[in-house]
Amino acid sequence: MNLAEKFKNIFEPELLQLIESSVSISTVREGDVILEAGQIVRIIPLLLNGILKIARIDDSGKELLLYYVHSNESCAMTFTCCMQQYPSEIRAVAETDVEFLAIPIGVMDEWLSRFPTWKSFVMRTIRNRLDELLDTIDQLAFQKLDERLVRYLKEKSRAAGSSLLNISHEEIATEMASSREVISRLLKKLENDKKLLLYRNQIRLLKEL
Amino acid sequence: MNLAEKFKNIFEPELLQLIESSVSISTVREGDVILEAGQIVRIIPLLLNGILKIARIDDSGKELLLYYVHSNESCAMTFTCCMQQYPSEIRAVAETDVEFLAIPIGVMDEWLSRFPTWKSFVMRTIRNRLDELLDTIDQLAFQKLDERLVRYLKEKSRAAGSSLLNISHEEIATEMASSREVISRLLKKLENDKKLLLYRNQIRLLKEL
DNA sequence: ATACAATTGTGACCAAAGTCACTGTATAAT
DNA sequence: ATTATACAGTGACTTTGGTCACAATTGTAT
Repeated sequence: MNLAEKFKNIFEPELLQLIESSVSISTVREGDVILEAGQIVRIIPLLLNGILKIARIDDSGKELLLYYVHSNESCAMTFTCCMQQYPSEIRAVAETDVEFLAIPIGVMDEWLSRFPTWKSFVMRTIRNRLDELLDTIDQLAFQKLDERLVRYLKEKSRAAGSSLLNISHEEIATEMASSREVISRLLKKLENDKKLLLYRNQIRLLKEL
Repeated sequence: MNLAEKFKNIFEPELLQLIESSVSISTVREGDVILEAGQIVRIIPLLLNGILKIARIDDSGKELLLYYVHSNESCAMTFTCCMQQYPSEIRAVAETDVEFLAIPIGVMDEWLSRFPTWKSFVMRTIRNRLDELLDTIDQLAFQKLDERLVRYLKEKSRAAGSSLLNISHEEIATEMASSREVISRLLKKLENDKKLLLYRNQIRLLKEL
């Protein structure tokens, strides 16, 4: 699908043309790091396909999954970071192979005033990401690990578009800032409750979850 | 101090004039709720003086302090909420008596395109609040309660502009989504370590904290 | 087929935090 | 001055989650 087709309901024609003529398409492989914590943000990624994983990294290197960026979406952090050339507070990793438009940060400011559809897109994106961060805060503050795990699995399944997840307990523990043994135990409990099936490096979510 | 004086370094003259001629000043008392969770956002508060407390409320009514809004600042949530007339996800309470400009949400969109200084102000505000939310997430995910408590006390002191805090253990527990007994014990430990002094409804922070 | 590495399962133990129950203690109300 | 009330202190216990140690299992490489 071409660009104009893909974004015709999101951006006005003039902006679409400008994007097509001036913005380059980048491709990265699954596992590639798009943006490392502490780096200066140089481009705004606008996803054509694939999934980006956005995570927080603490001083000791521990990780916490924040949210996924899907096709036709972008990342709120980069919007606001780039306006003031601030370093990023997060890490962006390709969860699958990803194709994206690398919008140079310089045009951001001008487009915001010039194109109402860009302005709407930016504000909508920020709002959605803010909501997701609040949701993450809710979970950390008010929910227990077993509930967080269930949500994590459902979210992962939604992102992957499949009820079969290719992931190890260790990876889950890392993304949830927990420990492998605890995750293994909680997963085993969910399996006993007939909510899912466990395999090596794979988890099948059942409808009861 | 008049408006023009207060914001002359933030907003351009034309915008300042528009604000002065069209925006009403509201006053609320300490403890008043400006915005309840679930309510539709009708105005953007731009603080003239005083402090607003922004907190998350979970389904069971439990609270978690997110951040404070100080003089000359505004709240990122309302910016993005108002663009789409979404209900708020948070509660805003006056921590002190507060005077603020109640900017009608209708002008937000137009000003964003029309006034570069407004656009900068909005983006800067959003960025700062995003950072604070990430910080909150860090603390919840990676820090223990005693470290969180120290930060909470320092932040409260900064907001109040005093090393003497007028607050009960119960209130602290509520704002940190913890329990009174645990907070009392941690405070007692800090007192034993000569980091602070405890009184009824008051805490004196010492320089060693 | 055998050896190796990565993954998962589990028991025992520990630390952090929440809960329950009850005792003091300071302040406010009468 | 006496009572009532909100606040603070504390021991005992429970739950949750993290850590350690090691066994069992599965998949991969030679």
